[in-house]
Amino acid sequence: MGTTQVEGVPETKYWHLKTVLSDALDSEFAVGEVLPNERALAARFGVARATLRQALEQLELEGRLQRRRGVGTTVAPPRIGVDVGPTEHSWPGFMGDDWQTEGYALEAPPASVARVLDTGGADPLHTVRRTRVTHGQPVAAELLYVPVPSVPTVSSAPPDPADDPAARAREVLRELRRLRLEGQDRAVELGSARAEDARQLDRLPGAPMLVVTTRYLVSGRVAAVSSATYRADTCRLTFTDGQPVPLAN
Amino acid sequence: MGTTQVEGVPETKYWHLKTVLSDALDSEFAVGEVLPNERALAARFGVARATLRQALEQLELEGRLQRRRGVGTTVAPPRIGVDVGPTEHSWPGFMGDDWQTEGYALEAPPASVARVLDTGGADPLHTVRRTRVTHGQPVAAELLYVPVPSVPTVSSAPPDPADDPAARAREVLRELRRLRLEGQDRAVELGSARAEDARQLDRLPGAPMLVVTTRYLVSGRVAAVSSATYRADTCRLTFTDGQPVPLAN
DNA sequence: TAGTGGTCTAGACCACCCG
DNA sequence: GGGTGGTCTAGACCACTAA
Repeated sequence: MGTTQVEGVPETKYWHLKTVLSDALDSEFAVGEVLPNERALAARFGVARATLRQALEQLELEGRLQRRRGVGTTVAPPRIGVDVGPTEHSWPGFMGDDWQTEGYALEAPPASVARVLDTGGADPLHTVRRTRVTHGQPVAAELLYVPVPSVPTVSSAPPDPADDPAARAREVLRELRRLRLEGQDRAVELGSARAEDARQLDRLPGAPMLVVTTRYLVSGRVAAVSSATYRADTCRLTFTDGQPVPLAN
Repeated sequence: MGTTQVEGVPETKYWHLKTVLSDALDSEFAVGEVLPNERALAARFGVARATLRQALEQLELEGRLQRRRGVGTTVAPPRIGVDVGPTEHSWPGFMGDDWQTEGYALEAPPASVARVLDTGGADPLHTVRRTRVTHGQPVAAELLYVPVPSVPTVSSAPPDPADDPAARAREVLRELRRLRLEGQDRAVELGSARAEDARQLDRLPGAPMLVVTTRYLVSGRVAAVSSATYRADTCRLTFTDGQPVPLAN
């Protein structure tokens, strides 16, 4: 035979199904439109529901679909471009940004965070939980870890449960903003939503997340570490390195 | 009852299984060690194989495990830190970088790429396929799209099939490097491996990928667009904004 | 209460790798 | 050829949403 290329990949059912659905989404559906339910779709294509679901999962991962239990499957809008570059949010809690303080705790950080602090120690840190809301939608859940010495004027006593927990958080952010920021490191990797993130972002636990870890440097030391998880289905992270021409959206 | 918090989340089996396995990985397994096979694990935990696989999939997504058909499931090493910041690779094809040219074509770009070019048109572009190899491992597959006017000295005739396709690619990269780069845009989002990417990176089609889209600006215009897909399971993308203190690894 | 997506089961067969 | 992970099936039940 004249097969110039050995394909070697006997296209699987769900893969083929995915491309068929993808084409159909481009040509026959509008954003927000609801698809037939999974049982109906599976029957129409003559496959088991699990197989159909494998295709839908991929499309959801790629931001093409949105599925909500009890509601249905809808065509997703294009991903939201979210700026995480060094220009915006030079400091966490930058005035006018779209972060909302959710809570505060004084506790030892997880091992993954302790590892990127100079002091590898497991000392309790100011831990601020925040949510980023863009275009009216929550897109990210953040935990901001601030070593006690970074903000010496803030009390490091256990917060009084009777107090508003957000008050201490605001105090930490205010003191941070007083420091002269020398630079920041950023890393992006794939992760999945913990139970708290999931609640905050209206997703199920385990949903795919883009985890952005930022180190804030002051006087050559790490003054704070932020671990922000962005909804991977709905977000595109943009890094505008001070350029005047941002990507569309 | 004294339940101060209504959990509302009746922990699912695979979620619980995932945490159990995760703890076991931390305490009882070394990097590279092979786990018992899926049927054995499922039996040991008293669940169906599909349920066990749901837990393994999550752990693989988080970079904790590595699974290879015909071989087995092994404990993954920590993710590789890959620099995609503006300092490195100021231009694609930067001497001494770890990109390898794989092929060349002259064809119209996909809609997603055409959208970020000034000329939204569907003209044929120089299309260079490359692979990034770091620490001996292929970590990314890239398609670099260069509008013909960006490198006017390079022939825009269909390449002679008898020629080495990589020759034209090198020519394009060489001419690009002559231009004065004014800036670059970068965006990161979640995607999945197309068939060609999968082959290039030794993964199955559909594997989760971090898609980095970069626009290279010259004289206020987009001189090239790169779409690089990084293995999400093994990579952590780092953005060192010219800072002297990079993240470890 | 009816209908949706999410979880789970117990099987089967297939593609791939290695000895 | 024997063992691995990858795909697929045909069911069942559960959690959630909205009318």
